[in-house]
Amino acid sequence: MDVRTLCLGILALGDASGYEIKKMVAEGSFSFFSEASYGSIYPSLTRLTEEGFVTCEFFSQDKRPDKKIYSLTEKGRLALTEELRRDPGPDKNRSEFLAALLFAEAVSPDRIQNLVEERIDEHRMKIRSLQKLLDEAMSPASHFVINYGIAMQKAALDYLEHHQASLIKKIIAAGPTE
Amino acid sequence: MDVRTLCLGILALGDASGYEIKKMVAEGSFSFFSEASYGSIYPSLTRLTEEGFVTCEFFSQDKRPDKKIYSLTEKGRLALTEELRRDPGPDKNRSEFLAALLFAEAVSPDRIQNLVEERIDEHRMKIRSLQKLLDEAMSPASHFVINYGIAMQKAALDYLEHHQASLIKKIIAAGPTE
DNA sequence: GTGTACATGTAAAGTGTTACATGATTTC
DNA sequence: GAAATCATGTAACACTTTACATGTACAC
Repeated sequence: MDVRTLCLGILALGDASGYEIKKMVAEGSFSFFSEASYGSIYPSLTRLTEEGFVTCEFFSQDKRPDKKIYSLTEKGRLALTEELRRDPGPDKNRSEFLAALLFAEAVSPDRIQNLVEERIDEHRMKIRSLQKLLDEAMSPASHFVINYGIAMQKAALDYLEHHQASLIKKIIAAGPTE
Repeated sequence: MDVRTLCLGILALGDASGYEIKKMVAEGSFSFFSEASYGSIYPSLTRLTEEGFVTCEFFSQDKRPDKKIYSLTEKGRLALTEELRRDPGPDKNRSEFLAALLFAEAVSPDRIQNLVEERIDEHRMKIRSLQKLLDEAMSPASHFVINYGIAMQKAALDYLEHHQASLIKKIIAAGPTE
Protein backbone atom coordinates (compact mmCIF):
# COMPACT_ATOMS: atom_id res chain seq x y z
CA MET A 1 0.00 0.00 0.00
CA ASP A 2 1.52 3.29 -1.01
CA VAL A 3 1.68 6.35 1.23
CA ARG A 4 -0.98 8.05 -0.84
CA THR A 5 -3.61 5.42 -0.06
CA LEU A 6 -2.42 5.23 3.52
CA CYS A 7 -3.10 8.97 3.95
CA LEU A 8 -6.50 8.58 2.33
CA GLY A 9 -7.37 5.76 4.73
CA ILE A 10 -6.19 7.57 7.83
CA LEU A 11 -8.14 10.67 6.84
CA ALA A 12 -11.19 8.43 6.42
CA LEU A 13 -10.96 7.82 10.18
CA GLY A 14 -10.86 11.54 10.93
CA ASP A 15 -9.27 14.84 9.93
CA ALA A 16 -5.56 15.13 10.61
CA SER A 17 -2.39 17.05 9.86
CA GLY A 18 0.65 15.54 8.19
CA TYR A 19 2.38 15.51 11.53
CA GLU A 20 -0.47 13.57 13.12
CA ILE A 21 -0.54 11.07 10.29
CA LYS A 22 3.14 10.44 10.82
CA LYS A 23 2.53 9.83 14.52
CA MET A 24 -0.24 7.33 13.83
CA VAL A 25 2.00 5.45 11.48
CA ALA A 26 5.01 5.57 13.78
CA GLU A 27 3.35 4.94 17.14
CA GLY A 28 -0.38 4.40 16.67
CA SER A 29 -2.52 1.49 15.52
CA PHE A 30 -0.69 1.48 12.21
CA SER A 31 2.76 1.13 13.67
CA PHE A 32 3.17 -2.59 13.27
CA PHE A 33 2.11 -2.97 9.67
CA SER A 34 2.98 0.21 7.85
CA GLU A 35 5.57 2.92 7.60
CA ALA A 36 5.98 6.35 6.08
CA SER A 37 8.34 9.26 6.53
CA TYR A 38 7.64 12.99 6.39
CA GLY A 39 9.43 13.00 3.08
CA SER A 40 6.68 10.89 1.60
CA ILE A 41 3.67 12.06 3.63
CA TYR A 42 3.87 15.80 2.96
CA PRO A 43 4.29 15.49 -0.82
CA SER A 44 1.44 12.96 -0.89
CA LEU A 45 -0.90 15.35 0.92
CA THR A 46 0.01 18.17 -1.44
CA ARG A 47 -0.74 16.00 -4.44
CA LEU A 48 -3.98 14.66 -2.96
CA THR A 49 -5.10 18.26 -2.40
CA GLU A 50 -4.25 19.27 -5.96
CA GLU A 51 -6.23 16.33 -7.26
CA GLY A 52 -9.26 17.07 -5.09
CA PHE A 53 -9.18 13.96 -2.92
CA VAL A 54 -8.67 16.00 0.23
CA THR A 55 -9.12 19.62 1.30
CA CYS A 56 -6.77 21.55 3.48
CA GLU A 57 -7.50 24.13 6.14
CA PHE A 58 -4.85 26.34 7.65
CA PHE A 59 -4.71 27.00 11.40
CA SER A 60 -2.55 29.57 13.14
CA GLN A 61 -1.79 28.44 16.66
CA ASP A 62 -0.52 30.31 19.71
CA LYS A 63 2.83 29.05 20.97
CA ARG A 64 2.81 26.34 18.35
CA PRO A 65 3.79 26.19 14.71
CA ASP A 66 1.02 26.68 12.19
CA LYS A 67 -0.95 23.62 11.26
CA LYS A 68 -2.66 22.28 8.18
CA ILE A 69 -5.61 20.02 8.79
CA TYR A 70 -6.63 17.80 5.92
CA SER A 71 -10.11 16.37 5.34
CA LEU A 72 -11.27 13.71 2.95
CA THR A 73 -13.62 14.88 0.20
CA GLU A 74 -16.41 12.80 -1.27
CA LYS A 75 -14.15 12.14 -4.24
CA GLY A 76 -11.44 10.97 -1.89
CA ARG A 77 -13.78 8.62 -0.08
CA LEU A 78 -14.82 7.11 -3.38
CA ALA A 79 -11.23 6.64 -4.45
CA LEU A 80 -10.48 4.87 -1.18
CA THR A 81 -13.49 2.57 -1.48
CA GLU A 82 -12.41 1.78 -5.00
CA GLU A 83 -8.91 1.00 -3.82
CA LEU A 84 -10.18 -1.27 -1.02
CA ARG A 85 -12.40 -3.17 -3.40
CA ARG A 86 -9.31 -4.76 -4.91
CA ASP A 87 -7.76 -7.74 -3.18
CA PRO A 88 -5.09 -6.75 -0.71
CA GLY A 89 -1.64 -7.93 -1.73
CA PRO A 90 0.18 -10.44 0.43
CA ASP A 91 1.87 -9.25 3.61
CA LYS A 92 5.46 -8.21 3.29
CA ASN A 93 7.67 -9.02 6.21
CA ARG A 94 11.27 -8.01 6.20
CA SER A 95 13.53 -9.04 9.01
CA GLU A 96 17.22 -8.33 9.29
CA PHE A 97 17.14 -10.34 12.48
CA LEU A 98 16.03 -13.55 10.76
CA ALA A 99 18.46 -12.93 7.94
CA ALA A 100 21.28 -12.58 10.44
CA LEU A 101 20.26 -15.91 11.99
CA LEU A 102 20.24 -17.64 8.64
CA PHE A 103 23.69 -16.33 7.86
CA ALA A 104 24.64 -17.62 11.29
CA GLU A 105 27.60 -19.50 9.86
CA ALA A 106 29.30 -16.14 9.63
CA VAL A 107 28.33 -15.15 13.17
CA SER A 108 29.54 -16.45 16.53
CA PRO A 109 27.14 -18.35 18.83
CA ASP A 110 27.65 -15.68 21.50
CA ARG A 111 26.52 -13.01 19.12
CA ILE A 112 23.48 -15.06 18.15
CA GLN A 113 22.51 -15.58 21.76
CA ASN A 114 22.83 -11.88 22.31
CA LEU A 115 20.69 -11.01 19.30
CA VAL A 116 17.96 -13.38 20.41
CA GLU A 117 17.91 -11.99 23.91
CA GLU A 118 17.70 -8.41 22.68
CA ARG A 119 14.90 -9.42 20.40
CA ILE A 120 13.01 -11.03 23.28
CA ASP A 121 13.19 -7.75 25.20
CA GLU A 122 11.96 -5.83 22.19
CA HIS A 123 8.96 -8.10 21.86
CA ARG A 124 8.11 -7.57 25.53
CA MET A 125 8.27 -3.79 25.11
CA LYS A 126 6.24 -3.91 21.93
CA ILE A 127 3.54 -5.93 23.64
CA ARG A 128 3.31 -3.39 26.45
CA SER A 129 3.04 -0.49 24.04
CA LEU A 130 0.34 -2.22 22.03
CA GLN A 131 -1.61 -2.95 25.19
CA LYS A 132 -1.49 0.75 26.00
CA LEU A 133 -2.81 1.54 22.53
CA LEU A 134 -5.70 -0.82 23.15
CA ASP A 135 -7.05 1.50 25.86
CA GLU A 136 -7.32 4.37 23.43
CA ALA A 137 -8.70 2.38 20.52
CA MET A 138 -12.36 3.03 19.85
CA SER A 139 -13.55 1.19 16.78
CA PRO A 140 -14.03 -2.58 16.80
CA ALA A 141 -11.70 -2.78 13.82
CA SER A 142 -8.84 -1.07 15.62
CA HIS A 143 -9.32 -3.34 18.62
CA PHE A 144 -9.18 -6.32 16.34
CA VAL A 145 -6.07 -5.12 14.56
CA ILE A 146 -4.17 -4.19 17.71
CA ASN A 147 -5.04 -7.50 19.32
CA TYR A 148 -3.82 -9.19 16.16
CA GLY A 149 -0.54 -7.36 16.60
CA ILE A 150 -0.31 -8.43 20.24
CA ALA A 151 -1.01 -12.04 19.29
CA MET A 152 1.78 -11.97 16.73
CA GLN A 153 4.27 -10.39 19.10
CA LYS A 154 3.42 -12.96 21.76
CA ALA A 155 3.84 -15.79 19.28
CA ALA A 156 7.29 -14.55 18.29
CA LEU A 157 8.27 -14.04 21.92
CA ASP A 158 7.04 -17.48 22.84
CA TYR A 159 8.88 -19.13 19.97
CA LEU A 160 12.15 -17.44 20.79
CA GLU A 161 11.90 -18.24 24.49
CA HIS A 162 11.19 -21.90 23.88
CA HIS A 163 13.67 -22.58 21.10
CA GLN A 164 16.56 -20.31 21.81
CA ALA A 165 18.53 -22.78 23.93
CA SER A 166 18.26 -25.60 21.45
CA LEU A 167 19.32 -23.33 18.58
CA ILE A 168 22.50 -22.27 20.34
CA LYS A 169 23.28 -25.85 21.29
CA LYS A 170 22.87 -27.04 17.72
CA ILE A 171 24.95 -24.23 16.29
CA ILE A 172 27.78 -25.08 18.65
CA ALA A 173 27.40 -28.77 17.88
CA ALA A 174 27.49 -28.06 14.14
CA GLY A 175 31.10 -27.13 14.68
CA PRO A 176 33.17 -24.08 15.43
CA THR A 177 32.41 -21.23 13.02
CA GLU A 178 34.79 -22.44 10.32
CA MET B 1 18.70 -5.22 4.44
CA ASP B 2 19.48 -4.32 0.88
CA VAL B 3 19.67 -6.77 -1.99
CA ARG B 4 23.44 -6.46 -2.06
CA THR B 5 23.85 -7.83 1.47
CA LEU B 6 21.15 -10.41 0.84
CA CYS B 7 23.14 -11.77 -2.13
CA LEU B 8 26.30 -11.80 -0.05
CA GLY B 9 24.53 -13.75 2.69
CA ILE B 10 22.96 -16.28 0.35
CA LEU B 11 26.30 -16.86 -1.35
CA ALA B 12 27.79 -17.46 2.10
CA LEU B 13 25.53 -20.51 2.29
CA GLY B 14 26.77 -21.80 -1.05
CA ASP B 15 27.54 -20.85 -4.63
CA ALA B 16 24.55 -19.84 -6.72
CA SER B 17 23.40 -18.14 -9.88
CA GLY B 18 21.23 -15.05 -9.94
CA TYR B 19 18.32 -17.19 -10.95
CA GLU B 20 18.81 -19.50 -7.99
CA ILE B 21 19.09 -16.56 -5.60
CA LYS B 22 15.79 -15.28 -6.87
CA LYS B 23 14.21 -18.66 -6.26
CA MET B 24 15.48 -18.84 -2.70
CA VAL B 25 14.07 -15.42 -2.00
CA ALA B 26 10.75 -16.09 -3.69
CA GLU B 27 10.08 -19.67 -2.53
CA GLY B 28 12.86 -20.83 -0.24
CA SER B 29 13.75 -20.23 3.39
CA PHE B 30 13.95 -16.52 2.70
CA SER B 31 10.49 -16.20 1.29
CA PHE B 32 8.72 -14.95 4.37
CA PHE B 33 11.08 -12.20 5.42
CA SER B 34 12.74 -10.79 2.33
CA GLU B 35 12.13 -9.95 -1.28
CA ALA B 36 14.09 -9.07 -4.37
CA SER B 37 13.43 -9.00 -8.08
CA TYR B 38 15.71 -9.88 -11.01
CA GLY B 39 15.96 -6.19 -11.68
CA SER B 40 17.80 -5.70 -8.41
CA ILE B 41 19.59 -9.05 -8.09
CA TYR B 42 21.44 -9.05 -11.41
CA PRO B 43 22.81 -5.51 -11.10
CA SER B 44 23.84 -6.25 -7.50
CA LEU B 45 25.81 -9.33 -8.57
CA THR B 46 27.52 -7.38 -11.33
CA ARG B 47 28.58 -4.70 -8.90
CA LEU B 48 29.68 -7.19 -6.24
CA THR B 49 31.86 -8.86 -8.88
CA GLU B 50 33.41 -5.57 -9.97
CA GLU B 51 34.20 -4.76 -6.35
CA GLY B 52 35.77 -8.14 -5.68
CA PHE B 53 33.26 -9.41 -3.13
CA VAL B 54 32.28 -12.32 -5.34
CA THR B 55 33.73 -14.13 -8.33
CA CYS B 56 31.79 -15.34 -11.30
CA GLU B 57 32.24 -18.49 -13.35
CA PHE B 58 30.53 -19.05 -16.64
CA PHE B 59 28.96 -22.40 -17.49
CA SER B 60 27.67 -23.47 -20.86
CA GLN B 61 24.93 -26.03 -20.43
CA ASP B 62 23.43 -28.52 -22.79
CA LYS B 63 19.75 -27.99 -23.38
CA ARG B 64 19.72 -25.13 -20.91
CA PRO B 65 20.62 -21.47 -21.13
CA ASP B 66 24.12 -20.51 -20.07
CA LYS B 67 24.64 -19.96 -16.39
CA LYS B 68 26.80 -17.76 -14.21
CA ILE B 69 27.68 -19.19 -10.85
CA TYR B 70 28.82 -16.72 -8.25
CA SER B 71 31.07 -17.52 -5.28
CA LEU B 72 31.89 -15.43 -2.25
CA THR B 73 35.51 -14.30 -1.98
CA GLU B 74 37.40 -13.88 1.27
CA LYS B 75 36.84 -10.15 0.94
CA GLY B 76 33.12 -10.77 0.50
CA ARG B 77 32.96 -12.97 3.57
CA LEU B 78 34.66 -10.27 5.61
CA ALA B 79 32.26 -7.63 4.33
CA LEU B 80 29.32 -9.83 5.31
CA THR B 81 30.71 -10.49 8.79
CA GLU B 82 31.24 -6.77 9.19
CA GLU B 83 27.67 -6.10 8.10
CA LEU B 84 26.27 -8.67 10.53
CA ARG B 85 28.23 -7.25 13.41
CA ARG B 86 25.91 -4.27 13.41
CA ASP B 87 22.56 -4.52 15.15
CA PRO B 88 19.81 -5.66 12.85
CA GLY B 89 17.15 -3.03 12.31
CA PRO B 90 13.61 -3.68 13.53
CA ASP B 91 11.36 -5.90 11.48
CA LYS B 92 9.23 -4.22 8.89
CA ASN B 93 5.81 -5.67 8.42
CA ARG B 94 3.51 -4.29 5.82
CA SER B 95 -0.01 -5.57 5.47
CA GLU B 96 -2.61 -4.31 3.07
CA PHE B 97 -4.98 -6.77 4.68
CA LEU B 98 -4.74 -5.17 8.13
CA ALA B 99 -4.94 -1.71 6.60
CA ALA B 100 -8.12 -2.71 4.80
CA LEU B 101 -9.58 -3.93 8.10
CA LEU B 102 -8.73 -0.67 9.84
CA PHE B 103 -10.36 1.30 7.07
CA ALA B 104 -13.30 -1.03 7.54
CA GLU B 105 -15.72 1.85 7.85
CA ALA B 106 -15.40 2.21 4.12
CA VAL B 107 -15.92 -1.51 3.51
CA SER B 108 -19.03 -3.68 3.87
CA PRO B 109 -19.18 -6.45 6.53
CA ASP B 110 -19.61 -9.04 3.79
CA ARG B 111 -16.44 -7.92 2.13
CA ILE B 112 -14.58 -8.06 5.44
CA GLN B 113 -15.80 -11.56 6.13
CA ASN B 114 -14.66 -12.57 2.69
CA LEU B 115 -11.23 -11.04 3.14
CA VAL B 116 -10.73 -12.80 6.46
CA GLU B 117 -11.74 -16.15 5.02
CA GLU B 118 -9.42 -15.81 2.07
CA ARG B 119 -6.65 -14.86 4.43
CA ILE B 120 -7.28 -17.96 6.54
CA ASP B 121 -6.89 -20.14 3.46
CA GLU B 122 -3.67 -18.39 2.54
CA HIS B 123 -2.23 -19.02 5.98
CA ARG B 124 -3.08 -22.71 5.69
CA MET B 125 -1.34 -22.91 2.32
CA LYS B 126 1.66 -21.02 3.57
CA ILE B 127 2.01 -23.36 6.54
CA ARG B 128 1.98 -26.37 4.23
CA SER B 129 4.61 -24.89 1.96
CA LEU B 130 6.86 -24.00 4.89
CA GLN B 131 6.51 -27.54 6.25
CA LYS B 132 7.69 -28.85 2.91
CA LEU B 133 10.68 -26.53 3.06
CA LEU B 134 11.53 -27.95 6.44
CA ASP B 135 12.28 -31.33 4.90
CA GLU B 136 14.93 -29.84 2.65
CA ALA B 137 16.48 -27.54 5.22
CA MET B 138 19.86 -28.69 6.43
CA SER B 139 21.41 -26.20 8.81
CA PRO B 140 20.08 -25.75 12.36
CA ALA B 141 19.65 -22.06 11.61
CA SER B 142 17.38 -22.67 8.64
CA HIS B 143 15.32 -25.11 10.67
CA PHE B 144 14.96 -22.50 13.35
CA VAL B 145 13.98 -19.77 10.94
CA ILE B 146 11.47 -21.88 9.02
CA ASN B 147 9.89 -23.07 12.24
CA TYR B 148 9.71 -19.45 13.34
CA GLY B 149 7.81 -18.72 10.15
CA ILE B 150 5.45 -21.62 10.75
CA ALA B 151 4.82 -20.47 14.32
CA MET B 152 3.93 -16.98 13.08
CA GLN B 153 1.63 -18.26 10.38
CA LYS B 154 -0.11 -20.51 12.87
CA ALA B 155 -0.53 -17.64 15.32
CA ALA B 156 -2.14 -15.47 12.65
CA LEU B 157 -4.37 -18.32 11.51
CA ASP B 158 -5.40 -19.05 15.07
CA TYR B 159 -6.17 -15.44 15.83
CA LEU B 160 -8.30 -15.00 12.74
CA GLU B 161 -10.21 -18.22 13.32
CA HIS B 162 -11.03 -17.35 16.90
CA HIS B 163 -11.90 -13.68 16.52
CA GLN B 164 -13.41 -13.43 13.10
CA ALA B 165 -17.01 -13.97 14.19
CA SER B 166 -16.89 -11.39 16.95
CA LEU B 167 -15.32 -8.81 14.64
CA ILE B 168 -18.08 -9.14 12.08
CA LYS B 169 -20.72 -9.00 14.78
CA LYS B 170 -19.27 -5.82 16.24
CA ILE B 171 -18.90 -4.13 12.88
CA ILE B 172 -22.53 -4.81 12.13
CA ALA B 173 -23.56 -3.62 15.60
CA ALA B 174 -21.53 -0.43 15.16
CA GLY B 175 -24.12 0.53 12.62
CA PRO B 176 -24.60 0.31 8.86
CA THR B 177 -21.60 1.69 6.96
CA GLU B 178 -22.58 5.33 7.26
C1' DG C 1 0.18 -25.79 -29.46
C1' DT C 2 0.31 -23.69 -24.81
C1' DG C 3 2.34 -22.83 -20.75
C1' DT C 4 6.00 -23.25 -17.50
C1' DA C 5 10.82 -23.62 -16.17
C1' DC C 6 15.29 -22.38 -17.22
C1' DA C 7 18.51 -18.17 -17.65
C1' DT C 8 20.39 -13.25 -18.05
C1' DG C 9 20.05 -8.70 -18.51
C1' DT C 10 18.67 -3.32 -19.33
C1' DA C 11 16.07 1.05 -19.06
C1' DA C 12 12.50 3.87 -17.53
C1' DA C 13 9.61 5.00 -14.16
C1' DG C 14 8.07 5.13 -9.65
C1' DT C 15 8.49 5.33 -4.75
C1' DG C 16 10.64 6.10 -0.72
C1' DT C 17 14.25 7.45 2.80
C1' DT C 18 17.69 10.53 4.61
C1' DA C 19 19.45 14.67 5.55
C1' DC C 20 18.81 19.33 5.64
C1' DA C 21 16.47 23.87 6.80
C1' DT C 22 13.72 26.56 10.27
C1' DG C 23 12.11 27.88 14.73
C1' DA C 24 9.23 28.34 19.19
C1' DT C 25 8.08 25.98 23.54
C1' DT C 26 8.21 22.80 27.10
C1' DT C 27 10.35 19.34 30.04
C1' DC C 28 14.34 17.49 32.56
C1' DG D 1 21.46 24.29 28.93
C1' DA D 2 20.06 20.01 26.46
C1' DA D 3 16.71 17.38 24.51
C1' DA D 4 12.16 16.46 23.08
C1' DT D 5 7.72 17.95 20.98
C1' DC D 6 5.36 20.51 17.82
C1' DA D 7 5.17 21.55 12.70
C1' DT D 8 6.15 21.87 7.54
C1' DG D 9 8.69 21.21 3.73
C1' DT D 10 12.56 20.26 -0.14
C1' DA D 11 16.35 17.97 -2.62
C1' DA D 12 19.47 14.44 -3.39
C1' DC D 13 19.97 9.94 -3.32
C1' DA D 14 18.89 4.99 -3.04
C1' DC D 15 16.32 1.36 -4.19
C1' DT D 16 13.01 -1.33 -6.50
C1' DT D 17 9.53 -2.66 -9.73
C1' DT D 18 7.81 -3.16 -14.30
C1' DA D 19 8.25 -3.93 -18.78
C1' DC D 20 10.97 -5.22 -22.36
C1' DA D 21 14.35 -8.28 -25.00
C1' DT D 22 15.73 -13.22 -26.20
C1' DG D 23 15.65 -18.13 -26.62
C1' DT D 24 15.52 -23.45 -25.61
C1' DA D 25 13.27 -27.53 -23.70
C1' DC D 26 9.87 -30.16 -21.66
C1' DA D 27 5.26 -31.47 -20.01
C1' DC D 28 0.33 -31.60 -20.79
